[in-house]
Amino acid sequence: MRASDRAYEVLRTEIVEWRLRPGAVLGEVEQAERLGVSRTPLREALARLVADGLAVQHRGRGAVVSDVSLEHIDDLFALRRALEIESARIAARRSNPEDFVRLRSRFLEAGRRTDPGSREAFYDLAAELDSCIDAAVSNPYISQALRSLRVHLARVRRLAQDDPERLAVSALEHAAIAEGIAARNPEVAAAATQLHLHHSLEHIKTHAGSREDT
Amino acid sequence: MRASDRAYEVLRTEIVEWRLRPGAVLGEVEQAERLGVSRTPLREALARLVADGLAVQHRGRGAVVSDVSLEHIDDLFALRRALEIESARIAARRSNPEDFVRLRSRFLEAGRRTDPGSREAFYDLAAELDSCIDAAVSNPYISQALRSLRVHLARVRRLAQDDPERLAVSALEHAAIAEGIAARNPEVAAAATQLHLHHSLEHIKTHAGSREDT
DNA sequence: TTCAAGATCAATGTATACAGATTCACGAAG
DNA sequence: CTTCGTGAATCTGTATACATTGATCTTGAA
Repeated sequence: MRASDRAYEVLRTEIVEWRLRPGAVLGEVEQAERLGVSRTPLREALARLVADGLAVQHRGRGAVVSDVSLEHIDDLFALRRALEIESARIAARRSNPEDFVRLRSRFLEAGRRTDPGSREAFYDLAAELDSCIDAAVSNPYISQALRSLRVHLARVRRLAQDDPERLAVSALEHAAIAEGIAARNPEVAAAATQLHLHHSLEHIKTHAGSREDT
Repeated sequence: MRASDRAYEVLRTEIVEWRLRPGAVLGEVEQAERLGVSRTPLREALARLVADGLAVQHRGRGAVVSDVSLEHIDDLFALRRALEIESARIAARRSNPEDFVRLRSRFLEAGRRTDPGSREAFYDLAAELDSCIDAAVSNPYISQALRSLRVHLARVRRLAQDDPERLAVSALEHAAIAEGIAARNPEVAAAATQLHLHHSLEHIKTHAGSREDT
Protein backbone atom coordinates (compact mmCIF):
# COMPACT_ATOMS: atom_id res chain seq x y z
CA MET A 1 0.00 0.00 0.00
CA ARG A 2 1.25 3.46 -0.80
CA ALA A 3 2.49 5.68 1.98
CA SER A 4 0.14 8.45 0.90
CA ASP A 5 -2.82 6.08 1.19
CA ARG A 6 -1.81 5.03 4.67
CA ALA A 7 -1.40 8.62 5.79
CA TYR A 8 -4.80 9.50 4.32
CA GLU A 9 -6.55 6.58 5.98
CA VAL A 10 -5.01 7.30 9.38
CA LEU A 11 -5.81 11.01 9.28
CA ARG A 12 -9.33 10.44 7.97
CA THR A 13 -10.09 7.92 10.69
CA GLU A 14 -8.71 10.19 13.39
CA ILE A 15 -10.78 13.11 12.16
CA VAL A 16 -13.98 11.06 11.90
CA GLU A 17 -13.43 9.61 15.37
CA TRP A 18 -12.84 13.05 16.85
CA ARG A 19 -9.30 12.18 17.90
CA LEU A 20 -8.37 15.19 15.79
CA ARG A 21 -10.80 17.90 16.85
CA PRO A 22 -12.16 20.64 14.59
CA GLY A 23 -9.66 23.45 14.43
CA ALA A 24 -6.65 21.21 15.01
CA VAL A 25 -3.71 22.33 12.89
CA LEU A 26 -2.22 19.67 10.65
CA GLY A 27 1.38 20.81 10.24
CA GLU A 28 3.11 19.02 7.43
CA VAL A 29 6.41 18.28 9.14
CA GLU A 30 4.70 17.42 12.42
CA GLN A 31 2.25 14.94 10.89
CA ALA A 32 4.87 13.53 8.54
CA GLU A 33 7.13 12.68 11.46
CA ARG A 34 4.25 11.32 13.52
CA LEU A 35 3.03 9.00 10.75
CA GLY A 36 6.50 8.00 9.67
CA VAL A 37 6.20 9.21 6.09
CA SER A 38 7.80 12.00 4.14
CA ARG A 39 6.21 15.33 3.44
CA THR A 40 5.44 14.50 -0.18
CA PRO A 41 2.92 11.67 0.40
CA LEU A 42 1.56 13.52 3.43
CA ARG A 43 0.80 16.54 1.29
CA GLU A 44 -1.12 14.28 -1.07
CA ALA A 45 -3.09 12.93 1.88
CA LEU A 46 -3.87 16.46 3.05
CA ALA A 47 -5.02 17.41 -0.43
CA ARG A 48 -7.46 14.50 -0.41
CA LEU A 49 -8.75 15.48 3.03
CA VAL A 50 -9.35 19.00 1.77
CA ALA A 51 -11.14 17.61 -1.29
CA ASP A 52 -13.34 15.58 1.07
CA GLY A 53 -14.15 18.69 3.07
CA LEU A 54 -12.62 17.22 6.23
CA ALA A 55 -9.95 19.93 6.31
CA VAL A 56 -9.62 23.44 4.98
CA GLN A 57 -6.42 24.99 3.75
CA HIS A 58 -5.26 28.21 5.33
CA ARG A 59 -2.48 29.78 3.36
CA GLY A 60 0.61 30.07 5.44
CA ARG A 61 -0.96 28.29 8.41
CA GLY A 62 -1.34 24.90 6.76
CA ALA A 63 -4.44 22.74 6.86
CA VAL A 64 -6.81 22.69 9.81
CA VAL A 65 -9.52 20.16 10.58
CA SER A 66 -12.77 21.60 9.30
CA ASP A 67 -15.41 22.81 11.68
CA VAL A 68 -18.57 20.81 12.26
CA SER A 69 -21.28 22.32 14.36
CA LEU A 70 -25.02 22.31 14.80
CA GLU A 71 -25.36 25.18 12.34
CA HIS A 72 -24.24 22.95 9.48
CA ILE A 73 -26.40 19.97 10.35
CA ASP A 74 -29.47 21.27 8.57
CA ASP A 75 -27.38 21.78 5.45
CA LEU A 76 -25.88 18.33 5.71
CA PHE A 77 -29.29 16.74 6.10
CA ALA A 78 -30.67 18.70 3.17
CA LEU A 79 -28.08 17.02 0.98
CA ARG A 80 -28.81 13.73 2.67
CA ARG A 81 -32.50 14.07 1.86
CA ALA A 82 -31.77 14.80 -1.78
CA LEU A 83 -29.44 11.83 -2.20
CA GLU A 84 -30.91 9.14 0.01
CA ILE A 85 -34.56 9.61 -0.89
CA GLU A 86 -33.77 9.43 -4.59
CA SER A 87 -31.48 6.48 -3.95
CA ALA A 88 -34.26 4.67 -2.15
CA ARG A 89 -36.58 5.28 -5.10
CA ILE A 90 -34.08 3.93 -7.60
CA ALA A 91 -33.17 0.97 -5.42
CA ALA A 92 -36.85 0.09 -5.09
CA ARG A 93 -37.11 -0.10 -8.86
CA ARG A 94 -33.96 -2.13 -9.47
CA SER A 95 -33.34 -4.16 -6.36
CA ASN A 96 -33.19 -7.86 -5.82
CA PRO A 97 -36.06 -8.11 -3.27
CA GLU A 98 -34.70 -11.11 -1.37
CA ASP A 99 -31.66 -9.21 -0.11
CA PHE A 100 -33.85 -6.54 1.40
CA VAL A 101 -36.31 -9.00 2.86
CA ARG A 102 -33.40 -10.52 4.75
CA LEU A 103 -32.16 -7.11 5.83
CA ARG A 104 -35.61 -6.21 7.10
CA SER A 105 -35.71 -9.31 9.29
CA ARG A 106 -32.28 -8.56 10.69
CA PHE A 107 -33.29 -4.99 11.52
CA LEU A 108 -36.42 -6.19 13.28
CA GLU A 109 -34.28 -8.57 15.30
CA ALA A 110 -31.73 -5.86 16.04
CA GLY A 111 -34.54 -3.67 17.34
CA ARG A 112 -35.33 -6.26 20.02
CA ARG A 113 -31.73 -6.67 21.16
CA THR A 114 -30.69 -4.70 24.24
CA ASP A 115 -27.31 -6.22 25.09
CA PRO A 116 -24.24 -3.99 25.33
CA GLY A 117 -22.80 -5.00 21.98
CA SER A 118 -25.96 -4.13 20.10
CA ARG A 119 -24.85 -0.61 19.29
CA GLU A 120 -21.88 -1.60 17.14
CA ALA A 121 -23.87 -4.44 15.60
CA PHE A 122 -26.59 -1.98 14.65
CA TYR A 123 -24.15 0.43 13.03
CA ASP A 124 -22.66 -2.43 11.04
CA LEU A 125 -26.12 -3.49 9.93
CA ALA A 126 -26.99 0.05 8.88
CA ALA A 127 -23.76 0.21 6.88
CA GLU A 128 -24.74 -3.05 5.23
CA LEU A 129 -28.08 -1.59 4.20
CA ASP A 130 -26.26 1.38 2.73
CA SER A 131 -24.03 -0.96 0.75
CA CYS A 132 -26.99 -2.95 -0.56
CA ILE A 133 -28.76 0.23 -1.63
CA ASP A 134 -25.57 1.36 -3.36
CA ALA A 135 -25.34 -1.95 -5.16
CA ALA A 136 -28.98 -1.80 -6.20
CA VAL A 137 -28.70 1.77 -7.45
CA SER A 138 -25.44 0.88 -9.24
CA ASN A 139 -24.74 4.49 -10.11
CA PRO A 140 -21.12 5.52 -9.66
CA TYR A 141 -21.94 9.23 -9.52
CA ILE A 142 -24.50 8.81 -6.76
CA SER A 143 -22.26 6.35 -4.94
CA GLN A 144 -19.41 8.83 -4.86
CA ALA A 145 -21.67 11.59 -3.58
CA LEU A 146 -23.03 9.27 -0.90
CA ARG A 147 -19.55 8.21 0.19
CA SER A 148 -18.54 11.82 0.61
CA LEU A 149 -21.73 12.52 2.53
CA ARG A 150 -21.37 9.56 4.88
CA VAL A 151 -17.93 10.67 6.00
CA HIS A 152 -19.43 13.90 7.27
CA LEU A 153 -22.38 12.06 8.80
CA ALA A 154 -20.01 9.81 10.74
CA ARG A 155 -18.44 12.93 12.23
CA VAL A 156 -21.77 14.52 13.09
CA ARG A 157 -23.03 11.34 14.73
CA ARG A 158 -20.57 11.95 17.54
CA LEU A 159 -22.30 15.20 18.38
CA ALA A 160 -25.25 13.36 19.88
CA GLN A 161 -25.24 10.21 21.92
CA ASP A 162 -27.42 7.45 20.57
CA ASP A 163 -29.37 6.01 23.48
CA PRO A 164 -30.81 2.46 23.37
CA GLU A 165 -34.32 3.74 22.84
CA ARG A 166 -33.31 5.73 19.80
CA LEU A 167 -31.45 2.75 18.41
CA ALA A 168 -34.54 0.55 18.73
CA VAL A 169 -36.74 3.09 16.94
CA SER A 170 -34.08 3.64 14.31
CA ALA A 171 -33.95 -0.10 13.68
CA LEU A 172 -37.66 -0.09 12.95
CA GLU A 173 -37.22 2.84 10.59
CA HIS A 174 -34.45 1.02 8.75
CA ALA A 175 -36.65 -2.06 8.56
CA ALA A 176 -39.36 0.07 6.97
CA ILE A 177 -36.92 1.32 4.35
CA ALA A 178 -35.81 -2.22 3.54
CA GLU A 179 -39.43 -3.30 3.40
CA GLY A 180 -40.31 -0.55 0.94
CA ILE A 181 -37.42 -1.49 -1.32
CA ALA A 182 -38.19 -5.20 -1.07
CA ALA A 183 -41.78 -4.46 -2.08
CA ARG A 184 -40.38 -2.61 -5.12
CA ASN A 185 -42.48 0.38 -4.18
CA PRO A 186 -40.43 3.54 -4.82
CA GLU A 187 -42.74 5.96 -3.03
CA VAL A 188 -43.02 3.79 0.07
CA ALA A 189 -39.25 3.45 0.20
CA ALA A 190 -38.86 7.21 -0.28
CA ALA A 191 -41.40 7.98 2.43
CA ALA A 192 -39.75 5.60 4.89
CA THR A 193 -36.38 7.22 4.16
CA GLN A 194 -37.77 10.70 4.63
CA LEU A 195 -39.34 9.69 7.92
CA HIS A 196 -36.08 8.20 9.13
CA LEU A 197 -34.08 11.26 8.17
CA HIS A 198 -36.55 13.54 9.92
CA HIS A 199 -36.37 11.57 13.17
CA SER A 200 -32.61 11.24 12.94
CA LEU A 201 -32.17 14.98 12.53
CA GLU A 202 -34.59 15.73 15.34
CA HIS A 203 -32.75 13.37 17.64
CA ILE A 204 -29.37 14.90 16.91
CA LYS A 205 -30.62 18.45 17.36
CA THR A 206 -32.36 17.55 20.61
CA HIS A 207 -29.55 15.57 22.16
CA ALA A 208 -26.58 17.51 20.84
CA GLY A 209 -23.85 18.29 23.33
CA SER A 210 -25.01 15.62 25.74
CA ARG A 211 -21.98 13.55 24.93
CA GLU A 212 -19.10 13.77 27.35
CA ASP A 213 -15.98 13.81 25.23
CA THR A 214 -13.12 11.87 26.71
CA MET B 1 -1.12 31.75 -7.81
CA ARG B 2 0.34 28.36 -6.99
CA ALA B 3 1.84 26.26 -9.75
CA SER B 4 -0.33 23.30 -8.75
CA ASP B 5 -3.46 25.44 -9.10
CA ARG B 6 -2.42 26.59 -12.55
CA ALA B 7 -1.70 23.04 -13.66
CA TYR B 8 -5.05 21.87 -12.29
CA GLU B 9 -6.98 24.64 -14.01
CA VAL B 10 -5.29 24.07 -17.36
CA LEU B 11 -5.79 20.31 -17.29
CA ARG B 12 -9.38 20.58 -16.09
CA THR B 13 -10.24 23.06 -18.84
CA GLU B 14 -8.61 20.91 -21.50
CA ILE B 15 -10.48 17.82 -20.34
CA VAL B 16 -13.83 19.59 -20.16
CA GLU B 17 -13.30 21.11 -23.60
CA TRP B 18 -12.39 17.72 -25.07
CA ARG B 19 -8.90 18.90 -26.02
CA LEU B 20 -7.79 15.96 -23.90
CA ARG B 21 -9.96 13.06 -25.05
CA PRO B 22 -11.16 10.23 -22.84
CA GLY B 23 -8.44 7.61 -22.60
CA ALA B 24 -5.62 10.11 -23.10
CA VAL B 25 -2.67 9.23 -20.90
CA LEU B 26 -1.46 11.98 -18.59
CA GLY B 27 2.19 11.15 -18.09
CA GLU B 28 3.69 13.08 -15.23
CA VAL B 29 6.97 14.08 -16.83
CA GLU B 30 5.31 14.81 -20.15
CA GLN B 31 2.61 17.07 -18.69
CA ALA B 32 5.02 18.68 -16.26
CA GLU B 33 7.29 19.74 -19.11
CA ARG B 34 4.37 20.87 -21.24
CA LEU B 35 2.89 23.05 -18.49
CA GLY B 36 6.24 24.34 -17.31
CA VAL B 37 5.93 23.10 -13.75
CA SER B 38 7.69 20.43 -11.78
CA ARG B 39 6.36 16.98 -11.13
CA THR B 40 5.41 17.70 -7.52
CA PRO B 41 2.69 20.32 -8.17
CA LEU B 42 1.60 18.40 -11.24
CA ARG B 43 1.03 15.29 -9.14
CA GLU B 44 -1.15 17.36 -6.83
CA ALA B 45 -3.14 18.57 -9.82
CA LEU B 46 -3.59 15.00 -11.05
CA ALA B 47 -4.77 13.92 -7.61
CA ARG B 48 -7.43 16.64 -7.69
CA LEU B 49 -8.52 15.57 -11.17
CA VAL B 50 -8.87 12.00 -9.94
CA ALA B 51 -10.87 13.20 -6.95
CA ASP B 52 -13.15 15.08 -9.34
CA GLY B 53 -13.65 11.93 -11.38
CA LEU B 54 -12.15 13.53 -14.49
CA ALA B 55 -9.27 11.04 -14.49
CA VAL B 56 -8.68 7.56 -13.17
CA GLN B 57 -5.40 6.27 -11.90
CA HIS B 58 -3.92 3.17 -13.48
CA ARG B 59 -1.07 1.67 -11.54
CA GLY B 60 2.07 1.84 -13.58
CA ARG B 61 0.42 3.51 -16.52
CA GLY B 62 -0.28 6.81 -14.82
CA ALA B 63 -3.53 8.71 -14.92
CA VAL B 64 -5.81 8.58 -17.93
CA VAL B 65 -8.69 10.89 -18.76
CA SER B 66 -11.85 9.18 -17.57
CA ASP B 67 -14.31 7.79 -20.04
CA VAL B 68 -17.61 9.53 -20.71
CA SER B 69 -20.11 7.77 -22.88
CA LEU B 70 -23.82 7.45 -23.40
CA GLU B 71 -23.99 4.57 -20.95
CA HIS B 72 -23.13 6.89 -18.06
CA ILE B 73 -25.50 9.65 -19.01
CA ASP B 74 -28.51 8.12 -17.32
CA ASP B 75 -26.48 7.76 -14.13
CA LEU B 76 -25.26 11.33 -14.35
CA PHE B 77 -28.78 12.63 -14.84
CA ALA B 78 -30.09 10.54 -11.95
CA LEU B 79 -27.72 12.44 -9.68
CA ARG B 80 -28.68 15.67 -11.39
CA ARG B 81 -32.34 15.01 -10.69
CA ALA B 82 -31.67 14.33 -7.04
CA LEU B 83 -29.62 17.49 -6.56
CA GLU B 84 -31.24 20.05 -8.81
CA ILE B 85 -34.85 19.26 -8.03
CA GLU B 86 -34.20 19.50 -4.31
CA SER B 87 -32.15 22.65 -4.87
CA ALA B 88 -35.02 24.21 -6.76
CA ARG B 89 -37.37 23.40 -3.89
CA ILE B 90 -35.08 24.94 -1.31
CA ALA B 91 -34.36 27.99 -3.47
CA ALA B 92 -38.08 28.54 -3.90
CA ARG B 93 -38.48 28.70 -0.15
CA ARG B 94 -35.54 30.99 0.56
CA SER B 95 -34.97 33.08 -2.53
CA ASN B 96 -35.12 36.77 -3.08
CA PRO B 97 -37.93 36.78 -5.70
CA GLU B 98 -36.78 39.88 -7.56
CA ASP B 99 -33.54 38.26 -8.73
CA PHE B 100 -35.45 35.41 -10.31
CA VAL B 101 -38.08 37.65 -11.86
CA ARG B 102 -35.25 39.42 -13.64
CA LEU B 103 -33.68 36.14 -14.69
CA ARG B 104 -37.00 34.95 -16.05
CA SER B 105 -37.29 38.04 -18.27
CA ARG B 106 -33.78 37.57 -19.54
CA PHE B 107 -34.44 33.94 -20.40
CA LEU B 108 -37.60 34.87 -22.28
CA GLU B 109 -35.62 37.42 -24.22
CA ALA B 110 -32.82 34.95 -24.88
CA GLY B 111 -35.39 32.51 -26.26
CA ARG B 112 -36.31 35.03 -28.97
CA ARG B 113 -32.73 35.75 -30.00
CA THR B 114 -31.43 33.91 -33.04
CA ASP B 115 -28.16 35.69 -33.79
CA PRO B 116 -24.90 33.75 -33.92
CA GLY B 117 -23.67 34.87 -30.51
CA SER B 118 -26.80 33.72 -28.75
CA ARG B 119 -25.43 30.31 -27.89
CA GLU B 120 -22.63 31.56 -25.67
CA ALA B 121 -24.90 34.20 -24.19
CA PHE B 122 -27.42 31.52 -23.33
CA TYR B 123 -24.84 29.33 -21.62
CA ASP B 124 -23.66 32.31 -19.60
CA LEU B 125 -27.22 33.06 -18.59
CA ALA B 126 -27.82 29.45 -17.56
CA ALA B 127 -24.66 29.58 -15.47
CA GLU B 128 -25.98 32.74 -13.86
CA LEU B 129 -29.22 30.99 -12.92
CA ASP B 130 -27.18 28.18 -11.38
CA SER B 131 -25.23 30.72 -9.36
CA CYS B 132 -28.38 32.43 -8.13
CA ILE B 133 -29.90 29.11 -7.10
CA ASP B 134 -26.69 28.26 -5.28
CA ALA B 135 -26.80 31.58 -3.48
CA ALA B 136 -30.45 31.10 -2.54
CA VAL B 137 -29.90 27.57 -1.29
CA SER B 138 -26.78 28.74 0.60
CA ASN B 139 -25.81 25.20 1.48
CA PRO B 140 -22.09 24.48 1.15
CA TYR B 141 -22.58 20.72 0.99
CA ILE B 142 -25.09 20.91 -1.85
CA SER B 143 -23.01 23.56 -3.60
CA GLN B 144 -19.96 21.34 -3.59
CA ALA B 145 -21.93 18.39 -4.93
CA LEU B 146 -23.40 20.60 -7.65
CA ARG B 147 -19.99 21.94 -8.63
CA SER B 148 -18.66 18.44 -9.03
CA LEU B 149 -21.72 17.48 -11.04
CA ARG B 150 -21.54 20.45 -13.38
CA VAL B 151 -17.99 19.65 -14.41
CA HIS B 152 -19.18 16.31 -15.72
CA LEU B 153 -22.22 17.90 -17.34
CA ALA B 154 -20.00 20.33 -19.20
CA ARG B 155 -18.13 17.37 -20.65
CA VAL B 156 -21.29 15.52 -21.60
CA ARG B 157 -22.75 18.56 -23.28
CA ARG B 158 -20.15 18.18 -26.03
CA LEU B 159 -21.59 14.79 -26.92
CA ALA B 160 -24.64 16.39 -28.50
CA GLN B 161 -24.82 19.51 -30.56
CA ASP B 162 -27.27 22.09 -29.26
CA ASP B 163 -29.24 23.36 -32.23
CA PRO B 164 -30.98 26.78 -32.17
CA GLU B 165 -34.38 25.19 -31.75
CA ARG B 166 -33.30 23.28 -28.67
CA LEU B 167 -31.75 26.44 -27.23
CA ALA B 168 -35.00 28.32 -27.65
CA VAL B 169 -37.03 25.62 -25.93
CA SER B 170 -34.41 25.29 -23.21
CA ALA B 171 -34.62 29.03 -22.58
CA LEU B 172 -38.34 28.69 -21.96
CA GLU B 173 -37.72 25.81 -19.57
CA HIS B 174 -35.18 27.85 -17.66
CA ALA B 175 -37.64 30.72 -17.55
CA ALA B 176 -40.21 28.37 -16.03
CA ILE B 177 -37.75 27.32 -13.33
CA ALA B 178 -36.97 30.94 -12.51
CA GLU B 179 -40.67 31.70 -12.47
CA GLY B 180 -41.40 28.90 -10.03
CA ILE B 181 -38.67 30.07 -7.69
CA ALA B 182 -39.75 33.70 -7.98
CA ALA B 183 -43.29 32.65 -7.07
CA ARG B 184 -41.84 30.92 -4.00
CA ASN B 185 -43.64 27.76 -5.00
CA PRO B 186 -41.36 24.79 -4.28
CA GLU B 187 -43.38 22.20 -6.14
CA VAL B 188 -43.74 24.33 -9.26
CA ALA B 189 -40.03 25.00 -9.26
CA ALA B 190 -39.32 21.29 -8.78
CA ALA B 191 -41.69 20.31 -11.55
CA ALA B 192 -40.18 22.83 -13.95
CA THR B 193 -36.73 21.50 -13.13
CA GLN B 194 -37.79 17.91 -13.65
CA LEU B 195 -39.34 18.79 -16.98
CA HIS B 196 -36.19 20.57 -18.09
CA LEU B 197 -33.95 17.67 -17.08
CA HIS B 198 -36.15 15.20 -18.89
CA HIS B 199 -36.05 17.17 -22.12
CA SER B 200 -32.35 17.85 -21.79
CA LEU B 201 -31.61 14.14 -21.37
CA GLU B 202 -33.87 13.19 -24.24
CA HIS B 203 -32.17 15.72 -26.49
CA ILE B 204 -28.71 14.46 -25.66
CA LYS B 205 -29.61 10.82 -26.16
CA THR B 206 -31.34 11.59 -29.45
CA HIS B 207 -28.66 13.82 -30.92
CA ALA B 208 -25.57 12.15 -29.51
CA GLY B 209 -22.73 11.63 -31.93
CA SER B 210 -24.05 14.23 -34.36
CA ARG B 211 -21.21 16.52 -33.41
CA GLU B 212 -18.28 16.63 -35.77
CA ASP B 213 -15.24 16.83 -33.57
CA THR B 214 -12.56 19.09 -34.93
C1' DT C 1 1.20 53.17 26.20
C1' DT C 2 -0.07 52.01 21.70
C1' DC C 3 0.49 51.49 16.88
C1' DA C 4 3.22 50.64 13.02
C1' DA C 5 7.03 49.00 10.48
C1' DG C 6 10.69 45.96 9.81
C1' DA C 7 13.20 41.86 10.64
C1' DT C 8 13.55 37.22 11.80
C1' DC C 9 11.85 32.69 11.79
C1' DA C 10 9.09 28.97 10.62
C1' DA C 11 6.19 26.57 7.54
C1' DT C 12 4.57 25.91 2.98
C1' DG C 13 5.49 25.50 -2.09
C1' DT C 14 8.64 23.73 -5.55
C1' DA C 15 12.36 21.22 -7.67
C1' DT C 16 15.27 17.39 -8.26
C1' DA C 17 17.39 13.04 -7.27
C1' DC C 18 16.84 8.20 -6.22
C1' DA C 19 14.49 3.75 -5.70
C1' DG C 20 10.95 0.47 -6.68
C1' DA C 21 7.55 -1.34 -9.73
C1' DT C 22 5.31 -2.24 -14.02
C1' DT C 23 5.04 -2.72 -18.81
C1' DC C 24 6.60 -3.73 -23.27
C1' DA C 25 9.61 -5.95 -26.30
C1' DC C 26 12.56 -9.46 -27.78
C1' DG C 27 14.11 -14.03 -27.86
C1' DA C 28 13.86 -18.82 -27.07
C1' DA C 29 11.42 -23.03 -26.47
C1' DG C 30 7.50 -26.01 -27.19
C1' DC D 1 3.31 -20.15 -34.95
C1' DT D 2 2.28 -19.34 -30.38
C1' DT D 3 3.50 -18.74 -25.72
C1' DC D 4 6.24 -17.97 -21.81
C1' DG D 5 10.16 -15.91 -19.58
C1' DT D 6 13.65 -12.55 -19.03
C1' DG D 7 15.57 -8.08 -19.42
C1' DA D 8 15.65 -3.32 -20.17
C1' DA D 9 13.44 1.03 -20.31
C1' DT D 10 10.32 4.10 -18.48
C1' DC D 11 7.27 5.81 -15.30
C1' DT D 12 5.47 6.28 -10.74
C1' DG D 13 6.31 6.75 -5.65
C1' DT D 14 9.21 8.75 -2.11
C1' DA D 15 12.66 11.54 0.08
C1' DT D 16 15.27 15.58 0.72
C1' DA D 17 17.09 20.05 -0.29
C1' DC D 18 16.07 24.80 -1.52
C1' DA D 19 13.21 28.99 -2.20
C1' DT D 20 9.48 31.87 -1.08
C1' DT D 21 5.74 33.48 1.42
C1' DG D 22 3.30 34.57 5.49
C1' DA D 23 3.20 35.12 10.52
C1' DT D 24 4.98 36.76 14.69
C1' DC D 25 7.84 39.35 17.61
C1' DT D 26 10.56 43.23 18.62
C1' DT D 27 11.80 47.87 18.46
C1' DG D 28 11.13 52.61 17.76
C1' DA D 29 8.38 56.63 17.39
C1' DA D 30 4.26 59.26 18.28
